[in-house]
Amino acid sequence: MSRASDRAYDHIRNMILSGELSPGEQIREEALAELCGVSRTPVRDALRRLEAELFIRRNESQRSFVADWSLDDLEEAFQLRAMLEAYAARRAAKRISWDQLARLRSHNDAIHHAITAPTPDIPKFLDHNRQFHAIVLEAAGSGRLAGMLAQVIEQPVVLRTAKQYDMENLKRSHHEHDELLIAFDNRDGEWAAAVMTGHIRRAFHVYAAAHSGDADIRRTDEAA
Amino acid sequence: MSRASDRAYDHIRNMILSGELSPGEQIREEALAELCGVSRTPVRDALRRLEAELFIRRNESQRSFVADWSLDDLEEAFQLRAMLEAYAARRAAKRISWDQLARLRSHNDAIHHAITAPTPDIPKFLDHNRQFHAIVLEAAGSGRLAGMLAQVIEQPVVLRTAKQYDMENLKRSHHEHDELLIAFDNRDGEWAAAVMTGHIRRAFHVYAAAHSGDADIRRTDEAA
DNA sequence: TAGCAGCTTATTGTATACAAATACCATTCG
DNA sequence: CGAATGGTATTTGTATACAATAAGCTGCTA
Repeated sequence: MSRASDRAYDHIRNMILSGELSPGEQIREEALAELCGVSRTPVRDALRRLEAELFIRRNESQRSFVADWSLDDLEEAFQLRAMLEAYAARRAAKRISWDQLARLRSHNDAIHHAITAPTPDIPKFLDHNRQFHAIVLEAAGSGRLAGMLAQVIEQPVVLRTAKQYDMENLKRSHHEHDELLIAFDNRDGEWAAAVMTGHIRRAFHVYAAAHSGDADIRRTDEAA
Repeated sequence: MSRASDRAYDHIRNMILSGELSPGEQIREEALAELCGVSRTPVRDALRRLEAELFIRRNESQRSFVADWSLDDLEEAFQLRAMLEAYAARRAAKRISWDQLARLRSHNDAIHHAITAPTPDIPKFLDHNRQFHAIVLEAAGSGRLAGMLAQVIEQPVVLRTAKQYDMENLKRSHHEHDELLIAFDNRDGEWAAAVMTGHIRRAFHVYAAAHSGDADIRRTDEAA
């Protein structure tokens, strides 16, 4: 899309992801226009896009708010994601090219290096992990599916969860990718789907455990 | 949303569904603005929405075209729809209220009357069928899921397929709804999901059969 | 005649002014 | 004191003019 409306989109999206705009906070077109250095017109464009991607919700009288996600919303997103990514893996197993397989291997190797380094490089892990899943989606060859997955993956809350991984889970993640590659090698869609389902569901429970830990700490603080 | 942009949205959507705008045809904002009797601003809003709903696609230089759907696209849409509606049915089985169950029964009774009348009332069937599925979705209680399903159901091609049903399939459809109700009565999510999967997949094959018939006719015509 | 340069036209993108709708607040009435 | 009512401020919606960009054409050149 065009320059100004792209800038507005990126700017607002980053403000949401960074927490500069808080969940539930009302946002006004004119204020955003000033922050982005453009007029309201491209801001409105950007807001429409962000609304479609569920970063923003609008109330009955068209006022915009930063979306806030409940725990139920989060579990729902993970369930949908598990289902959709499993479906993607099933399709990918039948369609993946040699080149795509090689790229998957390359990214998973990079993940291995990132997490076995003396100081684990989490941003590098996240980046290669993202690209790994993007290639599976590319191999699935369904634009509609890709669009739907974007909706459940690119959510603020889901994005933040990746940082909850500890070393044990980073290794497990790498291993699951490896198993997925073997399933792909054997063109076994059901196996690939099963591996992917477990992969995503474990990610959810990692987050859920981390979150309940937070709750415990909070309760402890209150008790102290 | 607002009056003018709603009018533009409905108008353009209807033009696409009615075939007044042909698949693949380029559409220009100004021309649509005149047709809808509004300025380009609300038309642009409407186009953004229709693009998100895959009624319209845009090329690399932002020109808009009426989306055209290949057979592969259609099968892909049906597969996704089957998966998502099965998921909706599974969730609904655990959450559905007595009131919602009663409404489902009522709509399925209306379907029964529509198809057993001396002259089957297909529009009535389609309307109650739509409401039946809407209630299942409502019972599933997932806004995100609802949004995704809208994307794969409200497509021009998919909408037209419903009219391919013959009497035999209308009766089967009614019977499957009935079975779904029993699964709901028993709060059996897996059963509900299985029934719904079959329900949607049969819809696809009804369409596919009708379409291959068309192809045969076309080939016969060419041969003649 | 194929292909390219530059101009012309068509189309979309952006800014701005104004209109419409909604929320907010104060005031009044029961 | 609470609820309803009205007016004012705030926010979004729409129209329009203009800017930027892409497409298409014309005529030139090899």
